[in-house]
Amino acid sequence: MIDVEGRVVVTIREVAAAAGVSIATVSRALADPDKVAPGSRQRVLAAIDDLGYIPNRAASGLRGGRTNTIGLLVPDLTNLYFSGVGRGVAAEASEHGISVFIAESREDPGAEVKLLRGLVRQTDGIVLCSPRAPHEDQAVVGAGPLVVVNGALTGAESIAVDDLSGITAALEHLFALNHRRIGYVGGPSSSWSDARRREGLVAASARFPDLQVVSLGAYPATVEGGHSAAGAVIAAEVSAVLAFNDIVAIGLVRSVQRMGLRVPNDLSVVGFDDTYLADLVTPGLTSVHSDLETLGRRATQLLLRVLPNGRDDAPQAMTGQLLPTHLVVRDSTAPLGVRLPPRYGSPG
Amino acid sequence: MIDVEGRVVVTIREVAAAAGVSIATVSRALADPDKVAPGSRQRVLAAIDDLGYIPNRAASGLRGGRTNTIGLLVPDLTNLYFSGVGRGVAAEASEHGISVFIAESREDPGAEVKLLRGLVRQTDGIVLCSPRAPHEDQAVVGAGPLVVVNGALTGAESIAVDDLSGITAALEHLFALNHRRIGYVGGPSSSWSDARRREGLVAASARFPDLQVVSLGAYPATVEGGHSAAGAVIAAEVSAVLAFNDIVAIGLVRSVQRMGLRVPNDLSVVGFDDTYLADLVTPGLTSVHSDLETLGRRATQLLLRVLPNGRDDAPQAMTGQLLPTHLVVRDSTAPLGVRLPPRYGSPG
DNA sequence: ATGAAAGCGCTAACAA
DNA sequence: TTGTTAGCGCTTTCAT
Repeated sequence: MIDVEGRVVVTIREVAAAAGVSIATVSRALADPDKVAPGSRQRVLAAIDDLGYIPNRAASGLRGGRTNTIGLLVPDLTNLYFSGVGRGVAAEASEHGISVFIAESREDPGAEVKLLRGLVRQTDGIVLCSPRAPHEDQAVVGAGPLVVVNGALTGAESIAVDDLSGITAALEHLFALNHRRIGYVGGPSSSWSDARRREGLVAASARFPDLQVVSLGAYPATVEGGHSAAGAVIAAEVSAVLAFNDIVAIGLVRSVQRMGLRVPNDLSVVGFDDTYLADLVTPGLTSVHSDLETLGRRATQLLLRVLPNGRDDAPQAMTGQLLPTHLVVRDSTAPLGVRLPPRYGSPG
Repeated sequence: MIDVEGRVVVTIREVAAAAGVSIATVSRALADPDKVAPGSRQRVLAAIDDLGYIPNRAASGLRGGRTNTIGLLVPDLTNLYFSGVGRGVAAEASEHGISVFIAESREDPGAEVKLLRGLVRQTDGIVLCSPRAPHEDQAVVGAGPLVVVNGALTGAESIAVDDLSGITAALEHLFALNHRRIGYVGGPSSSWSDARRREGLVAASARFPDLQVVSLGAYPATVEGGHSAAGAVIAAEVSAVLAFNDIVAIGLVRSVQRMGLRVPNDLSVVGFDDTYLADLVTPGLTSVHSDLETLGRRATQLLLRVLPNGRDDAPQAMTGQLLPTHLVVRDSTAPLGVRLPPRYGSPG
């Protein structure tokens, strides 16, 4: 066969002809080798190898209403959190012969809705990572298998990192270092993880009566977000800060350093996610570790479990899975010691 | 229509029935609105909106031998270079109604070959980013449109960043700062960009007779690679170093700092790519800037140009496109022999 | 301007 | 164990 551009395209028909069998036998030899005679199988495989035949997956799925493709929708490809998850999704899918469509909303809820809508009919299921939009549209959410990472949508499976225990560990660490007034530099207000962490903050406050936790607002999950937060952090007169993620934490550290504070001497800082950035900066950033690749893999497993053949292996309620976290202590946190009168008000 | 899982699937047939036209008219109303009467068009669009119909792209392409999908193959999703390119590819493709399959080789040439092979039949074309394998397999390379980013393959278009001018600018900068013995910490030996940069090194050596350029070997494009290079850098007794990319540069800086050197006072360091990492570390890293998103967009444009309808708009030889670079000077480079005030205290 | 009908590459009954 | 034959959802001639 010759395609539009003049290239040779080997289809199942060519293979069948070369092997001297019908196309059904070729199909079977690939999908269910035990169902064809060893001899035929041999000749089919030889022909495939010979002609360099590669099945067209889109066509394969057509009949069964499958696409053998899943979609992955993330807010920001250049955010290491999402590339970590993406790596897991890609790896797991690849091992199951599934292709992955990638889509990036750029943190734009409107784009997110459009992209999700575009993905739904082209895939067997979707991994929706850290949604920034409500997604009430049942024509989309109810339309196909959907796994939400770091979020919750009625009618969709979900999986997340255990933010609550993560922030608790971070607070306990700071508490043990004698910090009693701690700030939280929040992320995007639409972030589900951010909401979970604020819950953790409240819970911890209840457990440690003499601990003051100060919410310092919502900031973009970027270096600039960290910069913007510096003023509020200093004004709040806290001795330690939890930041929404590593990148915000690092932006914050740079800014307060420029303002004359030393980290960790004057301010302890804890990040989230423990991406490789935490180990890249000076001082190294204490951070709450999450296994992002596993998160991506689990999300994909959750999705694949619903796909293949009928609903034999009951789609058991796995909703609400949580992945453990642990705190990695580096150099950005230190005990609250004897300190000179705060230089807080005087930048420079 | 009801699919395997019991979900409602709206096909072109439902729309046709609802609008009281044939499926051909629905198809036309979408693909070529001028070819249907305004009245029909109205009713079709209303029905589509009403039923929430979304066309199945895989099926659409089937007839014409297209998939409306391109593939993107990168060595490492968590490398900001590739996520930058990926963002450009995703954006450009999305604007053309094209989906993107993502694949990650994890720097493994074997996996790269397999993934490329898997991609070729499922897509209309492929963006192959920074290949680490030779790819002589004509059944793959010749089989479909292929654009190589930072590489060259016979039978494929290619596009790259102008590494040569980039490294030249970096060298001139260091030369102007009176550095006369400069080291180059190379990247993966299979990297095409690395080869281009070494060419630039040789060319510059010819231009500046009193300049010594020392090649310090090949290292993985990771933080660890930078760490490993530290010993060689110090042993080479150079006053300045060019690193394969930002991440290697940063790893190197951390290591030499631990060994007691100050950057830039004792050693000037220049990175490549100017990812946001360069602005994240202390001291800020001088780096050769590339516009990664544009690189991804251009690559995709190159690919799309070959796809749509016959070869009307001649696939003119656009091979060998080069994107400009420019040097962004930060704090990791300083004049040789000038005593700088320790602006950035490394607690060492 | 529109409909009928023939596929696209492949899978999945159904026969043989 | 095999081949034959319907389609999957859609595009695209070819008639009308």
